[in-house]
Amino acid sequence: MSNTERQNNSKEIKPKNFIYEIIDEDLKTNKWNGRVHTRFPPEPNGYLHIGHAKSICLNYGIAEHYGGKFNLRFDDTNPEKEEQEYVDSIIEDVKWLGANFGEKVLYASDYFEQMYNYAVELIKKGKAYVCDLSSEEVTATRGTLTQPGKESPFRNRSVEENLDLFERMRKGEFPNGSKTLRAKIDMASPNLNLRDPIMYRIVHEEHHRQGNAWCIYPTYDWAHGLEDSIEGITHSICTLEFENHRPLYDWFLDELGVYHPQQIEFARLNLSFTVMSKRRLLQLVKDGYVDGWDDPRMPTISGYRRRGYTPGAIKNFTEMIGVAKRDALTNISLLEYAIRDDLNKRAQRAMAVLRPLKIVLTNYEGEEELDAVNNPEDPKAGTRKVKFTKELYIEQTDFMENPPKGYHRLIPGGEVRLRYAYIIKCEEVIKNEKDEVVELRCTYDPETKSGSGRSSKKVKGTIHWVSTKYAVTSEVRLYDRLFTVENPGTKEDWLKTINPNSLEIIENAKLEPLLKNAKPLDKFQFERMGYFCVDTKYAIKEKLVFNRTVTLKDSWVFKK
RNA sequence: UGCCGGGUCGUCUAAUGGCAGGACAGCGGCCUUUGGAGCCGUAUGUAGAGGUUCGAAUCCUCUCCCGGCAGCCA
Repeated sequence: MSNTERQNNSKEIKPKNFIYEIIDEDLKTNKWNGRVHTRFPPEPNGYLHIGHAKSICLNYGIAEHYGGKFNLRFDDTNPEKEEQEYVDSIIEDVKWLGANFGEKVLYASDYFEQMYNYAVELIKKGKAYVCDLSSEEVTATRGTLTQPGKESPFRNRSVEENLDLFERMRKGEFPNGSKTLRAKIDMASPNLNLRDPIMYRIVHEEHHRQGNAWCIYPTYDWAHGLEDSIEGITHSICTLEFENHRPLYDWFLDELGVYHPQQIEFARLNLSFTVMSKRRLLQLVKDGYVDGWDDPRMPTISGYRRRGYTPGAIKNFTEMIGVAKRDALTNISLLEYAIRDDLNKRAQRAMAVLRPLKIVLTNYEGEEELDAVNNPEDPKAGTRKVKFTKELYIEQTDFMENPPKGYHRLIPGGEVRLRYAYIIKCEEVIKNEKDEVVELRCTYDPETKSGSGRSSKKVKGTIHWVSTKYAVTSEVRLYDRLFTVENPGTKEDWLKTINPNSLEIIENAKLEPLLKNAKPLDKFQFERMGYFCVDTKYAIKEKLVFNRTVTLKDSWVFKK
């Protein structure tokens, strides 16, 4: 083996991140009998966002990489916040991302009976007790970061009494908040999570799957490790804020003496110019700042889908950003790179004029069909015909009466190439009474037909155009970042940093006829303008609506 | 100031005692019938101070900074 080969080889087997290293080591020591089993455990209390996508790609990617298993499990332990709508959307999003979760979706609520039995076991061991303290009293006796808490007066009830009370809790004999089941650990622990944490609370509320079968619900700390244990998860991967909960995760499983997965924490994704907490996203939706969870400006999976992102781009993005333990604020430009990179290779090209300016070719008569390339990155995509006529639309921004230095497009008396067509010269500028340019009179040079090879003429710029006669009219929605500051989530008055211009609706864009029959989510590159896809909500038979996924990278900068 | 965790180019992330590398974003150039794409080049980083060592981003000590934790949320 040569040196280069060895290097390439070692590159391939290099672990992707610290979690892969842990798993490699576990495999080496046969810690889990060669098994790798991960899971994604969302609470159905909101839609999934790009941060969840990171977790899904990480967990599913691990299962895929090691030939292991991956579960989708709803952590549905709080009926007050959870809804079936969220369950449905989450399943759709996970599937869309391409994560295969085996035969069926799993639910923590299916384990309620077993969790109850485990709780009874802990009571019998003298490790759990029913506490009559109110919520306020529990808070007051928990102590502070620097001071130990006080033990509950109900801490030393007999096993018999605890068993009786716990059973009656389940039967519904007590009102909300009147009693809890608590683990008996250590009220003086420097880790506040270990100060007799609540395992069950009384909530008389209908559960979206269990109906009224239960009125006591397990807390996250009690339930989560059990869910992992019951499913035989090997690596229970979660975000950093649960690091302080790991000792409790371990305590419950050890006291029960049951199968004990390993919890590993990584840093959640933060994206610049957006918010990522479900609470804030919910507020944006509820208060009408956006057009629902799937608004194309939202960092939700459904929002990105509607915006025109692809699962592949999101997956590549999550691989680009990596996985580590330090807090990070990832620049949105990485995500934009990922989608441009993907769409550049796959998107059908088309010409579309967003803000039309009419031009008349005074020396052109008749019409003809010109050849246009469908995708320069993919020769197999072939070519198409584009109708060329005497009257055309060009982009308003592709003409300037008083251009700055370095402007390559059309100017009075200047020449520019029409993409796939001829070089034209601007002979006359027609204005209205408000001194606005409303039309251009131009001449074309028949010797300069694209692909003819007859022209020796060179021009700096090439602009796109659409025949006025054959153009299709469409609404186009242009999106900008939802917030004006890099990290809005850290601010109390984050709502004040919303970008008032995050959505611009253009009602009268002129498109190449090819786009007339585009279906929802069909993706295109509008040449020189960006990537666009058909909207799923507002596009109807009579009216096309395109969403701008992302602009093309524009290297032309106005130089003063 | 209790406990836990973390500090590497502007950003994200590698290097596991042995040349601080990659990606994105910059910048410069080439090419181009998309000012797209592509190609080439380039600058910028180990929080600080000591110590161990032939050799330290990596190990030790101290300091500084950042994040998380006082829900019957997850």
